[in-house]
Amino acid sequence: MRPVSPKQQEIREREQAILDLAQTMLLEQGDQGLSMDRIADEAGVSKGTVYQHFASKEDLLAALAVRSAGIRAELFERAATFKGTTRERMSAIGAAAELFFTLFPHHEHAEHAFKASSHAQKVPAERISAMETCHFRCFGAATGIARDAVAKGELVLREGQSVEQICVGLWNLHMGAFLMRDLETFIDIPAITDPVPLLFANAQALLDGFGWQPLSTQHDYVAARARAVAELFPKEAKAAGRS
Amino acid sequence: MRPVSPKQQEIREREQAILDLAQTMLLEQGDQGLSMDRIADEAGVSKGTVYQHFASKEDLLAALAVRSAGIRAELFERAATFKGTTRERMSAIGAAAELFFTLFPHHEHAEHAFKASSHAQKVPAERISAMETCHFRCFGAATGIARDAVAKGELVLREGQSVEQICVGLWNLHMGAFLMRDLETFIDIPAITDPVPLLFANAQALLDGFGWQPLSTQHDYVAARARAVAELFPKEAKAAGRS
Amino acid sequence: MRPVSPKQQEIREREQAILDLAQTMLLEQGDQGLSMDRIADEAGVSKGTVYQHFASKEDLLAALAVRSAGIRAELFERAATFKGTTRERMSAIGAAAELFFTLFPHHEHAEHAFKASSHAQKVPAERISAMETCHFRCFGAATGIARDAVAKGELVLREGQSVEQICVGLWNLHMGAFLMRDLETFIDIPAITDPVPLLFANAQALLDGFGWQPLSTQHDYVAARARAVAELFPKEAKAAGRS
Amino acid sequence: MRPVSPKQQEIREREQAILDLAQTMLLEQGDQGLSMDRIADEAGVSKGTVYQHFASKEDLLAALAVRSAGIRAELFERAATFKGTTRERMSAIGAAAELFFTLFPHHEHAEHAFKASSHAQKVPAERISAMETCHFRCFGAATGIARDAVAKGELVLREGQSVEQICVGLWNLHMGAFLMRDLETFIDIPAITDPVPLLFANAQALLDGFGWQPLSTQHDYVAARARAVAELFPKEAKAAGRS
DNA sequence: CATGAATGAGCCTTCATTCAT
DNA sequence: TATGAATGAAGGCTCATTCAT
Repeated sequence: MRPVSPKQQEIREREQAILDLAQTMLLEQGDQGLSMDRIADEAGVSKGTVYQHFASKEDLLAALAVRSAGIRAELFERAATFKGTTRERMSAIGAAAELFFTLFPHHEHAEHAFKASSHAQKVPAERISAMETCHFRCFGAATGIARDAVAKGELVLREGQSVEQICVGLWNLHMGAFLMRDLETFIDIPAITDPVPLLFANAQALLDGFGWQPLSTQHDYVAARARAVAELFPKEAKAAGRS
Repeated sequence: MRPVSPKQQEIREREQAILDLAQTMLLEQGDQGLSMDRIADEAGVSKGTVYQHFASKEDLLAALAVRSAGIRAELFERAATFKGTTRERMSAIGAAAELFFTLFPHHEHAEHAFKASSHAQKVPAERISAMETCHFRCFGAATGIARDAVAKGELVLREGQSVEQICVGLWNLHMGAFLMRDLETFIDIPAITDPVPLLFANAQALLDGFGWQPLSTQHDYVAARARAVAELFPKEAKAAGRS
Repeated sequence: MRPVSPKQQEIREREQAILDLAQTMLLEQGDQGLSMDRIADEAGVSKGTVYQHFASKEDLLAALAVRSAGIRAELFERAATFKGTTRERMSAIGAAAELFFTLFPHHEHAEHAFKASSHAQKVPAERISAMETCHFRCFGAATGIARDAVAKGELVLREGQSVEQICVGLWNLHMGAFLMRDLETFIDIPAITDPVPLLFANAQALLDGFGWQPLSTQHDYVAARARAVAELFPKEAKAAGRS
Repeated sequence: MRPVSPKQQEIREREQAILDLAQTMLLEQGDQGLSMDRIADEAGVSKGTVYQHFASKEDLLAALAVRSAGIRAELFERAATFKGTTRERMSAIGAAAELFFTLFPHHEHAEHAFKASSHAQKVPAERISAMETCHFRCFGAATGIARDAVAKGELVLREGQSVEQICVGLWNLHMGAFLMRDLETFIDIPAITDPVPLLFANAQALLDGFGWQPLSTQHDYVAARARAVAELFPKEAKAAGRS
C-alpha cells in the first residue's frame, strides 16, 4: 500500500472531474460541442492544466472511453458471478448492459471518437490495448457463460453455430437498441416510445431461438433479472433510476 | 405530371452530382475530410454554387442522409413483395438491409450527423419529415409482413408481444451488426472476423425464438435469401459484390 | 501578352503589400515579432486572406526570401554588364551587393528562416528551386567575370586556386560584413563604427592578393565603383541613400 | 582569493550542467527544440531550479553565448602567443577561429539570440558587458599582432588603411564562411562542397593583398598552421576531429 | 446565376513564468 | 531551496459562410 499524498489525490480528482465534464458535454452536445477550450472553461481551469492531464484532445476522449469501458467490463464480470442457471446469468449480463448504457449514455460517442483518433495514431498504444482488454473482458464474461451452458447441456449448438455467434448476436441486439435510443430513430408509434424496454424481451427471444434451456416460456426471466439487479447492482440501479 | 424544364433538370443533376461526391468523400475520409471547400473543389463548382443548392453544410448532409434513407425504404418495400412465406419475406428484408449497408456504408455517419443537426434546428422541417417518412416506410414494410404472419397464423404473439417488438428487435440486431463492422469493435478471435455474416443466422434465431413458422430447423432460409436476392436485387447484389 | 484583369492585379498587389509588411516586421522585430496574426492585423486583412496567398507561415517567409533573392540576382547580373575591365566589373558586383544589403537589410533573416523551414519540408519544392536558381545566378555572374579575367590573362590562377574559390571568398567577405552590421558585433572603437565602408577596401585587398590585374595600387577602383553605381544603379543608389 | 564554499561550488556546477545541456539541444534541434521545460527535464531538475540560476530564457541563452564567447577569446589569446612571425601568429588565430566554430557550431545562433534579447532589454547589463569584453579580447588579440607587424615593418599600411580594417576583414571572411556552412547557401558545384576548407587560402590571399610579409608565395603557411594547431590546440583539435 | 476572395470565430497546442507546498 | 502544477497569452491554422463582381 503506497500512501497517496493529498496533492496527488487532488490531481487525480481533478482528472476525473475533467473527464466527468467531457462526458456531460459529449452527451449534451455531441462531438461538435467538445473543444479543449470549452472543457477548460467549464472545468474552471486553464487550458494548460487540461493538457497536463491529457496529451491531446484525442487522448482525453480515449481516456473517457477507456474509463467507461472499464466500468462496463467490471459490471459484466460481476454479472457473470450471478448465482443461477447459465441462462439466468446471461440475462444478468443483459441487465448489466442496460444499466451501463443508462449510466453512460455517452459511451457510444466516446468509443466512436476513440476509434477515429486511434486510426490517426494520436492515442498512445497503451490506451488502445487497455480498450482491447476491456472488450475482451466483456466478451469473455459472456462467452464463458455460454460455454458453461454447452458443458451443462443447457445449450446445444447446431451445425455452424458457436458460442461466439450467440454472444455477438446479443451484443448486436443491445448495441442496436442503445443506438436507436440515442438517435431516436424510431417512429412515433404508441407501441414503441423507447426501444430499450423491449430489449430484454428480444434478448430472451434470441436465446429461445438458440434453444438455450430453460426457455422463457418455462421460466420467469423477468423475475431473475430483477433478482440479479437487486443482488449485484443495487447501487447502480439506484443511480440509474434517479437520473 | 408537370414537365420539368431542361434547366431544372440540369440543376437537379448537379445537385445529385454534389451529393454523390459528398457521399464518396464521407465514405473515404470520414467526417474529417468533409468540408464545403473540398466538396466544391472536387465537384468542379464554386462554393457559392454549392450554397445555392444546399442552405448549409448541415443541410447538405441531411439531404445525403435522406437520399440514402429513401433508397433503403425502396429496397425494403421491394423486399416485402417477395413471393414466399411471410418468414421468407421477412428474410428478404434482412437481405435488403445487408445490401443497403454494403452499398451505403456511410449511412450511419450521415444519419448521425443528421440527428445532431436537426437537434440544433439547422435542418428545415421538410427534410426531417422526409426522413421520418423513410423510416416509416421501412418499418411499415416490416410490420406489414409481421401482421400478415399473425393473420395467417404463422406467427402467434404471446402476451405482451407485438409485431412492433419483433421488428424493432430485427432492426436492432442489424444496426448493431453494422455498427460493429464500422467500429471494428470485436475481438480478434478466429471465430469472428466480421459480424455481418453472422447476422443472418442470428436474425433467424430471433425469429425462431418468436416461434415464427416455419422454423429455421424446418426450412432452408439461406436458399430463400439467395432466391430473394436473385429475384429482387440482382443489380444491387452485383454492385455490392463488385466493390 | 495576356492582359491581367484588374481583380488579379489587385490580388497581386495585396500579395506584395503583405510581403512588404512582413519584411518591415522582420527587420524591426526579428523572427520573434513575426506572427501571422500580426501580419494580418497590420496589413488590415483577415488571417484567412493571408492564408489564401501563402500556404503557411513558412511559405510566406520563403516567398519573402525568394523575392529579395531574385532582386539580388538581377542586380548582380546587371553589374556583370558593366563596361570596364574584368576587375572593374567584379567591383561593380561588390557595389551591387552593398546596395542590395542596404535596401534589404532583412534578407539575412529571411534566408535564415527559409532554410529552417525548408528543412521541415513546409516549403514547396518550387520555392526551394527558385531560391537555388537565384543563388546560381548570383554566383554565375561572379564566376563568369572571373573566368573572363582568366581568359584575358588578367587573373592567373596558382596551383589549387579556382575562380570558385575567389568568388566564395568575396561572397564570404560581404556576408560577414553585413552580418556584423546586423549583429552590431563590433567593438566601439573610433576606427570602426560600421564594417560596411571597410568592405570595399577589403574586397580590393583580396583581389590584389589573388593578383587580379590591374592591382588597386595601379588603378582607382573607388572611382570605378562610383561610375558603376551611377551608370547601372542610379535608382537603387538614390533609394539606398534616402533611407 | 576568496574560498568557494562547497555549496557554491555545487551551484556553479549545476549551472554549467544546465548550459551544457542547452548547448547540446541548441546544436541538435535548433531554436525550435529549446524550451525551459525541456531543458529542466533533460537536466533532471525542476523548472523552478532553472529559474533560480537564470532569470529568464533570454538570460540563459545569453549566458550560453557569453560562455562560448569566453572560450573563443581564450583560444584567440592563446593563438596570439604562437612562436613565429607575425603573419604566422595571425594564421594561428585563423586556426583558432576554425576550431572554435567546429566545436561550437551553435555559437552563431546563440549570439543572434543574445542580440535579439539584449535589444529588448531582457538581458542584464552585466552580461552584455561580459560579451563585449569577449569581443574586445578577440579583436585585441588580432589587432595586437597586426600592430606588431607594423612595428616590425612586416606590414606597411598604405594611406587610409588601418590594422583594424585588416582585422575586420579577416573576421568578416571567417564569419561569412561559417554562416555559409550553416546555411548551406552555396551552389552545388563540384568545386565547392564546403566553404570552410577554402577559408584558410582566402585569408592568406587577403593578407597577401595587404602586403603582409612574408607573402604566401614565399612561405608555407599550411605548415605553420599545422604547427600552431599541434602546439597550441592539441586537445581542441582532437575534440574537433572526433565529432 | 456563378464565382471565389474575404471574413473571423474557433480550434488545438505550446511555453515562459509564477507560486503554493 | 526545490518542486512542478497551474496559468493564460499567443501561435498557426481551418472552414462555414457571405457578398461584390
